[in-house]
Amino acid sequence: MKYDFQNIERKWQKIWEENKTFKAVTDDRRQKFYGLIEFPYPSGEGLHVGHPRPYTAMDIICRKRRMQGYNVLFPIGFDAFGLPTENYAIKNKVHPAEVTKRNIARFTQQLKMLGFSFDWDRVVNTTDPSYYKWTQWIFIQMFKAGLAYKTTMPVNWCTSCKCVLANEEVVNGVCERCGSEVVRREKSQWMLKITAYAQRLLDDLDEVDYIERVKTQQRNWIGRSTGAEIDFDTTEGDKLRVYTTRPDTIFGATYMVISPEHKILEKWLPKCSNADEIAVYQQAASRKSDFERTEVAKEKTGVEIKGVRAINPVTGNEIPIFISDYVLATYGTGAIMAVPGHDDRDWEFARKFGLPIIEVVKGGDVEKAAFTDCETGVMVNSGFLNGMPVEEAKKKIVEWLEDKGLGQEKVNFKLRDWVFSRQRYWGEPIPMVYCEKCGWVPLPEDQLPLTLPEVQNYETTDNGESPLAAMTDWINTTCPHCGGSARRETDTMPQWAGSSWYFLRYMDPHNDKALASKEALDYWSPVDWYIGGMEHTTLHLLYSRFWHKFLYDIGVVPTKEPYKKRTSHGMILGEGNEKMSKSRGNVVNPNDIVEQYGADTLRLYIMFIGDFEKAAPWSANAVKGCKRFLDRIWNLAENRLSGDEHSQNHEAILNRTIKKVGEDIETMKFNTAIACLMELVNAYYESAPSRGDIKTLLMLLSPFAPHIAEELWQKQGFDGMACEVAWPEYDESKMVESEKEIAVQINGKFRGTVVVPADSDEDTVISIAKANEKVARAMEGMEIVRSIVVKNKLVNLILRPAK
RNA sequence: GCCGGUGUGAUGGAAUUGGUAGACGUGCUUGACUCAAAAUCAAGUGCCGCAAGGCGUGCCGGUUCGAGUCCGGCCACCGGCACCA
Repeated sequence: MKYDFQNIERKWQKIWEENKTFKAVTDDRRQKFYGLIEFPYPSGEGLHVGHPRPYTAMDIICRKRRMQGYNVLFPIGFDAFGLPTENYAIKNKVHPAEVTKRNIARFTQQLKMLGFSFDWDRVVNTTDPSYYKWTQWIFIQMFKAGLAYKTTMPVNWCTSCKCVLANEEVVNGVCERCGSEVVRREKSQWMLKITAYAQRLLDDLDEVDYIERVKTQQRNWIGRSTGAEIDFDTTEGDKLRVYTTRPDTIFGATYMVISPEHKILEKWLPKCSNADEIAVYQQAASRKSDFERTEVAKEKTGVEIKGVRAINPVTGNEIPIFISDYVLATYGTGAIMAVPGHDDRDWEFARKFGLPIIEVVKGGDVEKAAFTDCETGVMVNSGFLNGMPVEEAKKKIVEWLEDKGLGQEKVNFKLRDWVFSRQRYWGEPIPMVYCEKCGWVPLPEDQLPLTLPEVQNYETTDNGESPLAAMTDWINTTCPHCGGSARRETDTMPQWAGSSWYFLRYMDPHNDKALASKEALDYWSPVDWYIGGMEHTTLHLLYSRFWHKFLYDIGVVPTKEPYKKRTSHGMILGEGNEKMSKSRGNVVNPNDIVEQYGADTLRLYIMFIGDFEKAAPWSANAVKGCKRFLDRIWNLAENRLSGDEHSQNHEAILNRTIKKVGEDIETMKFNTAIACLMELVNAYYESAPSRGDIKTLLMLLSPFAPHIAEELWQKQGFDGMACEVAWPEYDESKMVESEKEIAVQINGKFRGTVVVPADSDEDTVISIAKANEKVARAMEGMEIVRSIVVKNKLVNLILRPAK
């Protein structure tokens, strides 16, 4: 019989579905394993071949875990709110909910076609009101805890999406999603105080098993630095507070710089002789986008504030104050003490404006460049700090400042609060109402979910209001607090809201009393292994850790961290090593591959394609190789078996394969696991395998290519299903052949191989090696000075001319 | 500039952590089967050389009986962050 993959795959998918083979049930008596993949955004394009890469990997891990006796939770869902759906809906005049429904149906069909062992009874959909009820509930808890607040601030505004973006969503000055220009706009926004968790988000990275790249990127993004806040007196009597990481260099502070947005300017401006010049500079700065302002190559600009001077607290000298856009309003205090001798930017600015440069740390040449090294320098020109190394001087000066009440140690983070409002329709409504008397009031919990109203027009208005703002009968409501008239918030939540907690909902997806029951949370938490993309490191991964920590603080979840282990996968590129895209015309549709070669071939190929963590280009030819491999297994099982019990001649390779495949799955070396199975099959072609030999192969194959494994398992009449039998064990003592081919080196150079009995001792090996023709020739007129033998590996003979 | 990563055949990629470099797959060459092609099966395939042999893991140097692997110094490419004081 031929390998009819289409019918076989359909048949087993139906059996698994009807029997609910992969249903997860909370069961305290069994060891659990929770494997998670990032749930897809159900786009109109359908599944891309990139999607199944992490899914197949986790499917393999989960299938193996089940065979090892674990109670496995491997869920799937849809992250369905978001702009592409909304834009499609606007363009085609369909309701976004309708578009979402269609896209989810298509994704579901495609995912089922690939034979993933998801528990389909636990599907979550972020746009389902019974789901986002809890997203809204979490938001309200955050509001009550003071972590959600509304404020007017300059935000990143995408000119094309007509929507506010979080800092994390702006990449190289353009919108992460659409690539359009991002400008600054003043807007009133809901914010989430992720900065309150900065230290814990940093510290707890030590407790989790994430690949190092992810940890490093998160640490950089959080950007902790230690320094001091110092108050400088001014001639106006106002104190000017600065933040610096180099308080030790304070004797070298020869001027100060404040950001163009600094509040104190309002007060000082009338007294300045060059007020007009300052105002012009402020205006120019405010017009610039963040990207222009932070361009490194750009020359420094600035204006001196004529009329006010500061006093250096250690030297007593009066020093000038400038405004310049190289100082950011949003970091530290928005003001700095400038030490041109020991900071590159200050040095550059000082050179341009002819300001004095004083050396206070010895070790470089401050006439040529700023000397910024903290390791080797020694303090000079610094009064009581002279002679100290930098680190000691830092401590000393902070103590001194604290004593005098002029400053104190201070920790700062680059992380900013999360801009949480979006001026869009297709998102979770923010469940807040504004009352003139009571201010912002959350909806009572019994009024959740606050569902999206039906609107005629989803387009954002040009003044930056959400489409919901036009819905007067929805907006006007009563204050839950005083009963007076009030207005609803019209902005919606960002896409990252629903994905910040979805893994919790999987634990108990149909609960209508809580986001999940305590029992389910206690049993399944935390996620044991999470596979996802590097692009989510500073977005989803950081955001969801933040929400989880908050939920932990209010007693909802039992663990501090949501994910025990996090690994990443590389992208699948087009044949030309370029990113797959519609415009390049190099997109591979998984449906075509499944139709032509079958899901098992696709799964196998995607895992065989290369290092799982690295990008890899698609190769239509190499796919065939995987199909050939399955054909060969089919042929083996159908036509070439001999005998029933495990055969002696395959014992060693079989034991080695069991060990290697098992270990490679754990370390995500799926490519070498498959290579190893191929070697086993090649060996079975050299000498026919028995039914027992093929049985073990099918067990090992089952996680990778589950349909064919199941079919052949059944055809051979083995009990039960291949995906439910116990994972095979190996015997270390049976892994070596009775004879080994070992390498012979002369003076470290490879000269050939000889066959020796396994585990031969040094003398035996050498005497066999000597008998080798090439060795004998090389040894003419020579004597052995020394020999090195590595058991079962090689022998190296060191020769020199015999006397 | 800072942080992280990567350099191996025609090609995707292996190499038990210092022990036969190139597993496995693709491609290519040859043969069998076929009227022919595809498919399949078998053999071969790092480079130079008829051979003996020599040379080969980005480059230069070092340690070692032995280096893709360790050490020192470069080069190239990729990713992240970037006027964060």
